[in-house]
Amino acid sequence: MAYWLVKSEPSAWSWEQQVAKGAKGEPWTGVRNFTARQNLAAMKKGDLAFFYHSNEGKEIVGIAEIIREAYPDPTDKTGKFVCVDIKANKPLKTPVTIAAVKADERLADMALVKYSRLSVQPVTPAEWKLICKMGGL
DNA sequence: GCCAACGTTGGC
DNA sequence: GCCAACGTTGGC
Repeated sequence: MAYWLVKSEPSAWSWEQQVAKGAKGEPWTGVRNFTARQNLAAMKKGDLAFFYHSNEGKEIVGIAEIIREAYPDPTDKTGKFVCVDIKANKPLKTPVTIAAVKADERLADMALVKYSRLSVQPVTPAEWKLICKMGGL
């Protein structure tokens, strides 16, 4: 099982909206970047992903679960990109901010820090563990 | 609201 | 296939 991090501006799609969808989940569409696409395509059912709020909040707020593996993104007319379905798994007790991630040298190599514009990123097991701990889980 | 970083596009 | 121009993202 792999770990991921997905980003969304809360004004476009927020964790609260994701939670409201419950177990049925929601397609994670709109990715138009090839690196992010590769990551989406590599996701397996049951994988977990941190849900990060960019711009507003700038913090990891919860954990989502992949419930459907990559298929063509219905919002992409060119047919080049894919999406997955995700559902909210559980919230972090305490959101982990980008500032907190940057302040911890063990997280200095995180894609969130190094490739801040990448909207779908892999997370290592060590990073996953540490952030869960920081988030109070 | 600014600006740096960087991915994508298109002309040559 | 290179590279300049352009657009977008996202932290500050």
